[in-house]
Amino acid sequence: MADRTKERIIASAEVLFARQGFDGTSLRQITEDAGVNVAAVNYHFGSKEGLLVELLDRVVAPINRRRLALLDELESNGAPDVRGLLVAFLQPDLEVLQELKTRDESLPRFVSRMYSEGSDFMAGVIGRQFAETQRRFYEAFGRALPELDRREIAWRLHCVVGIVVYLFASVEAPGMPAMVSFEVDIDLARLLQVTVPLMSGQEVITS
Amino acid sequence: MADRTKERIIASAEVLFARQGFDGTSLRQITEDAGVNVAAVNYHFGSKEGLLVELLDRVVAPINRRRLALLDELESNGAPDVRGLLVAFLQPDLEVLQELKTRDESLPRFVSRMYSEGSDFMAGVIGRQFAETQRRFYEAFGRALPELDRREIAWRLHCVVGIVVYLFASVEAPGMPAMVSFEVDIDLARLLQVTVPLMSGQEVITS
DNA sequence: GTCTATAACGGGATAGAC
DNA sequence: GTCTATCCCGTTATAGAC
Repeated sequence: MADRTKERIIASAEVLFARQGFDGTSLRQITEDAGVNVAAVNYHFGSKEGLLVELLDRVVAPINRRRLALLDELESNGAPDVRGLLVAFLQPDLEVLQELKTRDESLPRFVSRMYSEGSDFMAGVIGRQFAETQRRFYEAFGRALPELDRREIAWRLHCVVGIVVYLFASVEAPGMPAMVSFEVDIDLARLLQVTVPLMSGQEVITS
Repeated sequence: MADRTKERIIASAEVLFARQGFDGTSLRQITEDAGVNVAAVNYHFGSKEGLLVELLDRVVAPINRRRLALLDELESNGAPDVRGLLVAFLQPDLEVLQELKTRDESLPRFVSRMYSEGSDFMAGVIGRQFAETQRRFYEAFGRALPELDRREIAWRLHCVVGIVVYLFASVEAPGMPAMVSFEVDIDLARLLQVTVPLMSGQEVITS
């Protein structure tokens, strides 16, 4: 029963959070649904927020593993260009979040809303999982865009992340009016159409 | 004492939310600070969240008024280009959020984190305030970029909003590690450098 | 070590008296 | 409009079963 309890809690929380939101879901609902004691969440995760952090950690980790795998593959075939790097960076996001839909329709939306919330605990999740990815992609983009310094690269990639996070967060859900559609708008080709010019653009500053 | 109570509550909440966050601030703290009864928030705003919505509504409204004023001015001098439209769209954000800093250092960061959270109540705030702005800017961008249809314009502008919101949300605060700095990174010239290519870019789709 | 049962406390929300 | 009493929930702590 050691791992079973944790897994049952995570599985129940995933579905309930996706459908009712974090605040809209009580620990009593989760533990009842998982068939465990009320205090089990606090024992295994420290707090309700601790449960959320571990849940999100498990989502974010595979995205960055996949990013690094694609980057390795790309670099083994010579110096990648901006477009190739953006594919390696963005594709895992689309894949993993698409896959989450098989568990619950609203899960991708919930995850990226948590991501975009920018709360302190989320900064921790991102920091733990993103550090290595960040370093590798900064270097690769630096080689593909030698006219930009590392700080500018970091800043532009930050903008790219902002776009993706915001798109997923504002995606439509059952019974929810939204501005973008999952299938139509969050599509790799469309994302590249805006992010390639964004990363490599050379707008002249004329204030 | 009719309106005074509301105003006192708003003023206290603004500072306390900025410093301790929404969840980190109790109604008892707010009402004590404002010198009113515990139940006053629920009477005047319906809920703690209702208080937050009215607070944010008051921030977002001036941004869109200013956007429309700048657009009017621009269009009175002939058909504006992409760069000019982006200035009219982005400048009010920077101005208003910069101004919020005079009330409390952390207030701009708090406001845009709420904005980027994408919760249902925030969608309401944005919908109420943004409808007219949206219509006017879609049309203006449509004239400046005749090769793009309205749907594509809407989508690209959505990406621009995503960038700004994410940048403000991840801005540094006292005692907070962050990825971007308010003064250095959220600067109109830098924003234009990425958003002009984003809006007008013509990356060819070659899947 | 893992888990359950239970009690106690602070916080948000509501109803009703005034 | 204001205030009190009350309810439910999240959290923490404790004691003890397995």
